Amino acid sequence: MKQISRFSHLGELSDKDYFRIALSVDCVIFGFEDDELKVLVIKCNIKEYKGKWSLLGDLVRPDEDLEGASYRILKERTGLDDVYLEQVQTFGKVNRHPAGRVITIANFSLVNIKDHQLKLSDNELHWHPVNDISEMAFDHKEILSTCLERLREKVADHPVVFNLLPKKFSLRELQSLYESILNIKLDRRNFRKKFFMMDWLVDLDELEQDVPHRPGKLYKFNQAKFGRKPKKVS
Amino acid sequence: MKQISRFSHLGELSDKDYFRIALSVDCVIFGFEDDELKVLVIKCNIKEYKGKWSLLGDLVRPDEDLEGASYRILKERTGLDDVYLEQVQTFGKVNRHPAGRVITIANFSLVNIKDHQLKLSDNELHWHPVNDISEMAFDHKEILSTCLERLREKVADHPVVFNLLPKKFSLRELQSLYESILNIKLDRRNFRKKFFMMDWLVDLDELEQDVPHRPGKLYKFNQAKFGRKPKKVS
DNA sequence: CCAAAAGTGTTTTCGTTACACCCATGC
DNA sequence: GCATGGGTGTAACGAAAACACTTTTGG
Repeated sequence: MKQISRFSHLGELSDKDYFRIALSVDCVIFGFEDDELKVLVIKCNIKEYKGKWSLLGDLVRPDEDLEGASYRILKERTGLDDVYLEQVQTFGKVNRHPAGRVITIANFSLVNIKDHQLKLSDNELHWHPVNDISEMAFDHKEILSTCLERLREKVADHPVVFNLLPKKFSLRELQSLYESILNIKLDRRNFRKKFFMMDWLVDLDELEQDVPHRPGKLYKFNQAKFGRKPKKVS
Repeated sequence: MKQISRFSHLGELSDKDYFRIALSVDCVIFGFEDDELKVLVIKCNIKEYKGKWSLLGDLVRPDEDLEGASYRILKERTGLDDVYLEQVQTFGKVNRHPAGRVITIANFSLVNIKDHQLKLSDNELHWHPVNDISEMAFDHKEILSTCLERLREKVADHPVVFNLLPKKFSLRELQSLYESILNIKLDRRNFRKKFFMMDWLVDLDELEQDVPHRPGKLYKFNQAKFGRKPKKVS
């Protein structure tokens, strides 16, 4: 690697020293199941945090960009390809990783848990309810909180929650999802009114099956009204 | 540095490879002068971007955290210490820096230009109007746009603009500042009403001096109503 | 028939917008 | 006295919130 000449006025440290920082990405992968918002975590196997839950992450390779690294992790862990991903914040406290200086770029992503029956049993991968996760390894609890906060802001005016749902869903499911994310109760009539007004939904003229009560209508996301969702880069 | 054992399952690349990424911070330093929003830039001296404007940035040292690195740059370049700073986004395209793999964490900060008569003439440091900056080095134009967009979102409901103004200011100056940031015209009566309702201002019972028209009242930011502003970490 | 959730409108409230005239100062 | 911006209030509008009853299905 060539010298970084933009920074060469800094004589006190050699280039070699500047490269002693490692870079990782961590993905807060949200899912929705049993009327709860969940996050995909894995049992940590480094001795300082043995047995604690950890987010899914990996070091960034020198030849891949930050999005690419995140999509690679998502693919490796969930088998999913076409996933909503958003960069949130970079965490870089000097001692956040016991093994050395590692700076991590936190992302959140949204997946439909049902699309992904995969790779769960082998490692200690686990969908954990977001509101009920006590301790985590590293600074991952803080990263999770930050990403959850960002998700809450995002859903307020962007149609991203559909990434957490199956193609067809009822208004009850949709409302329950919002309630889980925002951790508040919503008024059913106002909720429905608002969604119909925003024109985010397409009525499929189908009804729910196998519910122990009056079945509700099924809808899909009005994708046509928006651009295509963010795509995997390469 | 010890081995990063959390990632040791990755056998394909040696640890040495992973440390071939350098990390920098870049600061989009906003100021307000002559009814314009400005950004502090410096003439780039690397050959690929010779003479283009560049943001102020530097490599992160192995023993300083991300905030610390940003505050160091702000101190070195403006002499200012107690500055508003906010992390915005991390940019990491593989080829964003011609000299090698450099990932940069972009921040914006807000300073009062008048507090800072310093260090301007020596290097090619320069306050440039934000709306009138054509080409920049690296991906700095994109970084600037992203930070400006974030600033616009931020000012909509957080009292941060006061960092761009002197201690005492008139409502005209405040409104002109919002108009510069948002790039729109605002209604004077509604603007005043809103600020008084929000209780963000303290009436100083003083008047402007040396204005060629009826002097306006001076106000200061109602700091007491909010916590202290973000402080330098160390 | 009972339980559970679906479906449906109206009223009130509150914040936002639009808008015009007189006043104080410097020149 | 004229130019410049300071200072002020009200009406219209639109978005969000509060609120209850009837309908449909499964069991």
